[in-house]
Amino acid sequence: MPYSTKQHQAVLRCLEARGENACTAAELAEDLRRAGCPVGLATIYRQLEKLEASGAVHKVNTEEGALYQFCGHQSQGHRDCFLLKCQRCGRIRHVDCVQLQGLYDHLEREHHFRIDPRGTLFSGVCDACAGEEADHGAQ
Amino acid sequence: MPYSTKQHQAVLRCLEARGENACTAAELAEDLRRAGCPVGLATIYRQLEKLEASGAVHKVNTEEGALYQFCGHQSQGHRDCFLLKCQRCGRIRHVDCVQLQGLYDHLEREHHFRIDPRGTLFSGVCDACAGEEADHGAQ
DNA sequence: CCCGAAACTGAAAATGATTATCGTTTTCAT
DNA sequence: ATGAAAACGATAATCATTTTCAGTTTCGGG
Repeated sequence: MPYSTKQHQAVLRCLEARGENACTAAELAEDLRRAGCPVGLATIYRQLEKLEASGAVHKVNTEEGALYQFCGHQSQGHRDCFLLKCQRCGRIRHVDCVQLQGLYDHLEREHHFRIDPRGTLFSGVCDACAGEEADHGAQ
Repeated sequence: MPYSTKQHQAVLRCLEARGENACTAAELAEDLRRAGCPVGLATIYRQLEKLEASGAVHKVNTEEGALYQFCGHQSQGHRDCFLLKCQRCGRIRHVDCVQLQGLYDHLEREHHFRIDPRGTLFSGVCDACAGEEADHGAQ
């Protein structure tokens, strides 16, 4: 059975503080070091693995490596929040929307596939970046 | 302007032959070697980059690296095909479903985010694996 | 047909994120 | 207080992907 360590708490606290602002393992290490509680990278990865398994954090795979973010004490059933990552600016947005639940239900009923909202990352272009694109002239 | 090379054609042909069966760059290299047309890994990556940019192939980021697959000569507007990856068996399924188009339209209209179906990978559990799980006893 | 610049190739080295190793330290039930 | 289980962290190892660089190929003029 797992032991409670100060590193575990520090990592969790740090992720919690970041809220929806997803970060990499390295950024987390930087945060912790600055907070006066340096934690080895290996340990951070180990903690992130556990936290993901426990459902406390989301892990999303991106081109440049994995991003992690606190997903709260929210219950298992929370299935109407999803992540949108802009291909241009790289920012990740959260959207809570019942419309999504409808799609998931449909997929489960009609296509026999149960979606795991954690781990699912929508890729696209956000408002701001779409605007910039238009400014420079459509291609 | 780009030159037409036999490596370029070989990579494209190989991806086309695989159809919906996505593969890694290394698997592609293996395929090509076996087909009697070995191509260096660096070149494969370079070709994949171009093919992705041109819209001829999808690239999806997974835990174990990127997967590529031919997405055909189909027009730009094709937005109702999406990819489901099973967390258990790793297989990637394609689903064509108008329900999805509805969600994308909603996201664009209400949440100002334009989804790029290429690059978006749904994570979940497929029918077969869900069944196996049940067999072993629910947890 | 021939030339040269631009584009492409592939072997090898570099990069960078993640994982494994391993000796040391911490936790906690007894 | 003890010791076995679990965790730590520095370092080395992996492994996918990129970069480098010295040749090779392509193709539009001449």
